[in-house]
Amino acid sequence: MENFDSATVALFSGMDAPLTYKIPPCLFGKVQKGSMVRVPLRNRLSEGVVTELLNSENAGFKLKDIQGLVQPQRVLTPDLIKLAEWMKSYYCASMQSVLESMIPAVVRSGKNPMLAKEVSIKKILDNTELEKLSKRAPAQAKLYEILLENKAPMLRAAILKMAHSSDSAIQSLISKGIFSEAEKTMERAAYLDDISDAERVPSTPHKLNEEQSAALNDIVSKIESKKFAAHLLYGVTGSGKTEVYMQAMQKVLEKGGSCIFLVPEISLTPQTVGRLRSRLGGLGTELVVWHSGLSDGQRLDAWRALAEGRARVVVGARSCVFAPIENPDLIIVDEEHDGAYKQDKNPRYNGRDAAVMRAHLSNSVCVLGSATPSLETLYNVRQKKYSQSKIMSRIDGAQMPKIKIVDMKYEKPNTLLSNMLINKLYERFENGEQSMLFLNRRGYSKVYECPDCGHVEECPHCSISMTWHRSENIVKCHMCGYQKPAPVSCSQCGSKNAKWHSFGTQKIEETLKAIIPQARIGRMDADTMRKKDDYRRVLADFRRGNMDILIGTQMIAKGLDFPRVTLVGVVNADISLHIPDFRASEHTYQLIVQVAGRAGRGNARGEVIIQTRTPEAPPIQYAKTSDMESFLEEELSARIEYHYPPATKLIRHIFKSRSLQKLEYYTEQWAQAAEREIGEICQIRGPVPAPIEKVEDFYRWQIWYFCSSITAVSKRLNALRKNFKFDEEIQELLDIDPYDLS
DNA sequence: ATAGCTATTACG
DNA sequence: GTAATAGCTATC
Repeated sequence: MENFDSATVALFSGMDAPLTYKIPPCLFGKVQKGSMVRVPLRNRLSEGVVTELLNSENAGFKLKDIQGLVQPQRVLTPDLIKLAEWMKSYYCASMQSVLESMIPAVVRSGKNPMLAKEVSIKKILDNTELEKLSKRAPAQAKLYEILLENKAPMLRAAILKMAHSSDSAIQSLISKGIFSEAEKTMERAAYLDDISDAERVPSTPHKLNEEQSAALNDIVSKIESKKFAAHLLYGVTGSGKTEVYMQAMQKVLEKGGSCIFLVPEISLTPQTVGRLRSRLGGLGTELVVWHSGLSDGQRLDAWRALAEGRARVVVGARSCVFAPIENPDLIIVDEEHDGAYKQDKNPRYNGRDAAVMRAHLSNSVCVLGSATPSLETLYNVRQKKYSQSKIMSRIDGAQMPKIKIVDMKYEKPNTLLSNMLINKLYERFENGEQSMLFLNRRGYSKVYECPDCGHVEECPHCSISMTWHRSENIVKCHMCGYQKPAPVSCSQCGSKNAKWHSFGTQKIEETLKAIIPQARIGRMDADTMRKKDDYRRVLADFRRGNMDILIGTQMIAKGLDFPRVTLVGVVNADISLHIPDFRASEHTYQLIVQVAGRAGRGNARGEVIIQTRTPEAPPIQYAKTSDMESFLEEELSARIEYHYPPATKLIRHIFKSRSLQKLEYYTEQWAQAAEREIGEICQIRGPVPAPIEKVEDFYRWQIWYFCSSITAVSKRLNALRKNFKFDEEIQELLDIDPYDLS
């Protein structure tokens, strides 16, 4: 191997261009591509990542020396360095923000694994020596006896606590040569945490059915060809996609390879982890769990386990695409359609797309799995960029649930639960079967609407309606968290006729309790789920059958497996249908299919009741006949016709300011400049106020760029952005492939 | 002429 | 990102 004497370093200091440093002789061979180093910058020190090694004879000026390594092992693998560069340019993000999201803060801080002092007996004392010691230093004698009795080395802190003695007593025992002391690294990794029985899904390899084996073969042959492939695993709910993932991973791990398994949310992890853990045992690797709930220590240990190759599988949320795995053979993105993969702060990357790109950069295979694939992914399949396997039948021949639509226009005004839904719920309760009710709205009621003047209570800081939380009798803004006591009358006209217009999970719970008082009802939404383990507890309870009916928001619609549920109700399908978002139909279809997928996973055929006031809407009509592929075809054609993603790419430019006048003026100025400069290569729409115009006292306006290629437009946009002088009270940011349009 | 300010540039 | 500095205005 050639000896390089200098390195290109991407700095953590907001600079977009990397700088070159000399490698001092003492660091020869230790500094590699991907190492994190400390370097002098002006008169300060800064951190950075080595992106290139080179020889400096052609530098032309004197280089400064790298001062040292932050971590002994490298922090980014070669494919991650390339991925960082792609993210920076594709998402118009600073290198700093990209590196910060790729490398965990504990790793950057240069902390070592937790070390604890451990003492053991070095010299055995005979009786006379011990007697002498207990006379002259009774505290020391006591320590000696405790450690002798323990028969094993003890942590310094532990023995001190037991003996209630001072640290100096130990110190003198060490200096007398009676005790010896060693440093021991502590294990804190999350893979050691225990998971409750209800979540440990018994899991032995199943025999695959024909469709599953075909899918597995497709995937395995792609992996064996050692070339990049992106593959959609399109399997209806209950089709056993997880089994296919697990067997594919097993194959990879048996051959010494490594896998990344992405899931959209933590709440999903325990079940998946339990299943994976019981299946991947004996393959000579640890399973690392990676999510935002890890403590610093756990995160560092998990990271090291991956970086050192002790662990070759990682399961986790979005950011585990950046797992420091040498050569990932397989990257799985479960529920690829899920919006949780999009990060809503800089860098605004989509974990799914980053996964595909990482697979591309490392010549490996990325499998995207879903029962409700996104139109982006389906379009890529149609364009032959991605390949596809389909599983259209449920495992064990279970039938797809029957879907019934209830037109709420024909129910009494303000009815929450239709007669049909109530009857079905009662029927299930009497038969000892479980039901789930789904509503994607939290709180008791949504808006306080006055029938006399039409006024709706809004947040003074954000232009969205306030939500009433009945238990505390407050109204709360779900954008910024502002809250105040609930009003007693309309704040506009003083009318006392104002009514809580819509409703939430809490109100359904009350209504149900009045109708079926004997039923055991559970509620799961963002309000009741305060602590980290609340999800696990409620879901485990429900799975054990300690509950008859579970009411919840989106989070109960996600990939969870409850065999005893035979009825699912969608209380108000219109909510997702009527938000101002070009994906509203797609979201509604995903919602219905995912929710319906919870029904009838056991032997009995499931039933789904969808309540709506617009039964003619396409996602609902197609849901009725379970003909989702036709829905997707129609929706894709419509998107193409109206020039919306996926065929057309979308960039959202958000402008924020406390001053509405400045905002209107500068966004208009910008729009004119943009029209002149890049009007040829994209269609510019706006400026318009964002759907939620004010958040935390900042007004927000936006401009849309519709284009055929992100890279061409974003490059020009960024150049223009650098030269354009905004008022200092204006903040602006680009969101590439935006998902949340509020 | 020059202190004090802001905008610009460079950081290896 | 921040520190040095080039450029500029107000002031003696």
